[in-house]
Amino acid sequence: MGNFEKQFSVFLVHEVFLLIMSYGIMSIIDGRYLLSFVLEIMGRESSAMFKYSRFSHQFEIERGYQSMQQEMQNQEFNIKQDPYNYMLRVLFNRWKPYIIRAISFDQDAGRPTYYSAFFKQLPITQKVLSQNLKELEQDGLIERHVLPENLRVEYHLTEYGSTLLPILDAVYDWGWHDMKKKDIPIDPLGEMWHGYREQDASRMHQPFKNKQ
Amino acid sequence: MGNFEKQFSVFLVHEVFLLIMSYGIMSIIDGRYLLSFVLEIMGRESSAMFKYSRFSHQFEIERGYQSMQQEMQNQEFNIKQDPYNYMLRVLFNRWKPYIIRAISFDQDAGRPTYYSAFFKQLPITQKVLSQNLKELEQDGLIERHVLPENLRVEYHLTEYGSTLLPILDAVYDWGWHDMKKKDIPIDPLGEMWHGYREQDASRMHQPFKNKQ
DNA sequence: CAGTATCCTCGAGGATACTG
DNA sequence: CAGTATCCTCGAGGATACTG
Repeated sequence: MGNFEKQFSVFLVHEVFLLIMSYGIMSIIDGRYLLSFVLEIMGRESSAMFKYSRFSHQFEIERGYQSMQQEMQNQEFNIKQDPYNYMLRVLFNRWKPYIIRAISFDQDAGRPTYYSAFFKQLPITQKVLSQNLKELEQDGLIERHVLPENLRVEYHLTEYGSTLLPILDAVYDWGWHDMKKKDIPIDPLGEMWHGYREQDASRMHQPFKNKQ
Repeated sequence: MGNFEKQFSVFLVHEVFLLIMSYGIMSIIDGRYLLSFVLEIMGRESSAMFKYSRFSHQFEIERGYQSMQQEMQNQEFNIKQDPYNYMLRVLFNRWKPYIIRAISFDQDAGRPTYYSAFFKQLPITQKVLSQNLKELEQDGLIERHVLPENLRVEYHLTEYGSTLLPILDAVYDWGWHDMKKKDIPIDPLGEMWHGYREQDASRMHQPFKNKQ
């Protein structure tokens, strides 16, 4: 690494740190902030997309960026083809955040998550659980492993599914702060799972002795 | 600033940068990563909560952290008091992400958002729009301003509501990448609103001449 | 212009019983 | 143990007409 790159790198590191301190980490998640920032300190202008990829874990030119030269078939906004709508199906339904959290928590503790374990943590019915697990598997977020010796089935998060955890945590954290601010009572089990309360293993794994 | 602090600061900057490069920005949003990281490089241990606050924009001890000494009233997990559930009501229903996006986009362009403007961008009915706007206002995410001179009503994002934008962008971006990966067609209007496609103002503001 | 009032649809989620 | 099969509930969202 030459001297110039080294100096530039140190300069960039420093600027990134100042940016984080002044705007907050959340503010620079959106690559557009980074774009204008990087362009500003590099002293040029460009309309190219330059995003930080949460998938490759590095900055990259947004490959999917499309100009208007490719004609648009539909003039109208088709909500069924909007990523928000897609995410409402893939992730933000009544149970999926909880299912993913349960698997993730077991995974952090080095345990697999058995089918029956979900019922010990969540007031979900078998039909709905099976449906959701099937969808999550088809979407590539979880993996299903059958253990023939004892007829049990294990569920794991895939590496890809794990990329959703920071989003879910950000959602939980925002909600947690908003509820605190508004004095809405917050369930302590969830707080343990998210590190807002001292963990008590004896209560975390099977809050449901009787179903609600 | 003494020499030690300066050195430590440079060291910390460097480590934060390496952390971002290796784990990705999304991975360190969750303060727990930062906690263990900071503790690690400071060579001590602690169970205190040390989170980066997206609200004060600085690191702070998590004030709400509660130990188990405060007894838990409910043994069972009460899903109705979990922040995920709360956020499903506050933000992740069929229309709120779109409503917030619409206001936010107008705000970026220096325009207010009139009640009637939503119908030009979204296939929503009046009843449902009114319901959602009312809820968003009560939750403190948007503000409603009546202009008596011409009977129009303007909607704005509050500063607090704006703290949701990074989360919504992260959700959109994840969905966008997943849809691309799976070759699912993506609506171009949404891509323009999120910077994935060259903007064309003439098409962005009123895709709906006739309702669907 | 910015809504409210009524009535209605439909599908996600739930209850319950059964199975390899 | 890990599901499937049937039937059912209920409420978010939609359609349509009306209003200050």
